[in-house]
Amino acid sequence: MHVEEAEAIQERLRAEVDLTGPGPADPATVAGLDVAYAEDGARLAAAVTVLDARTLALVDSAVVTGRPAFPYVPGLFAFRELPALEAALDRLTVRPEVLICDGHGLAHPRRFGLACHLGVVTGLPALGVGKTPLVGTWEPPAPERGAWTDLRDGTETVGRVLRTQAGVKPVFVSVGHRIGLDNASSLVLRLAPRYRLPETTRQADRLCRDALAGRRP
DNA sequence: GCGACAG
DNA sequence: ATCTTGTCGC
Repeated sequence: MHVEEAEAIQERLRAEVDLTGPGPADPATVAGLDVAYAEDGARLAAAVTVLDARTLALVDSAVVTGRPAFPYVPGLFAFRELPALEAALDRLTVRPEVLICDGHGLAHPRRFGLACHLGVVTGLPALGVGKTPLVGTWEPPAPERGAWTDLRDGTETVGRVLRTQAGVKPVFVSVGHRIGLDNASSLVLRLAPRYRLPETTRQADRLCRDALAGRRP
């Protein structure tokens, strides 16, 4: 796989992204996906955790270890983690209603970030939560929890800069597939009652780190 | 041409 | 992503 092919795949698959309708406003189950890398970068662990959206209780999870499928290239990040994340998703026994991805969706140079890609290949509603920006400009949201501003790239709104905790650096929420920005944002806020990142992401992060360290749950 | 650049 | 030293706070 080369950069040119990867970009061509993105250009082709982005036509499959469904941006119609508000999508799920009150899903019963939500999945968090994350990947951890070994120090030398030769090995990785991908984890998916499924939580009850109301109680945030863990209802299912899966982890797989493997190798990065592509070098890290900004804009082609999905090609690095997608195979392992799909393998982890295949191991779930329950099908989550929304995927919460660690990275961006539409807030991407070609409007096809990891969240869009995962949404298209799984057919599931998906959204992205990035910790740092990839594209776009924004004004800092007010300091209180729940405050937000538009993330814009040129004339388009590609996401939202959302303050999930008062006085803490905001996160970058963008739509991936089959969910609108309003529902995506309110869902992320609900999933982050105490920390900056949604519980889905936090639990997946812990799970893949533990798996990499060779720990047995 | 020079930076910037999800994880 | 991961490493990295100390620091502030519950």
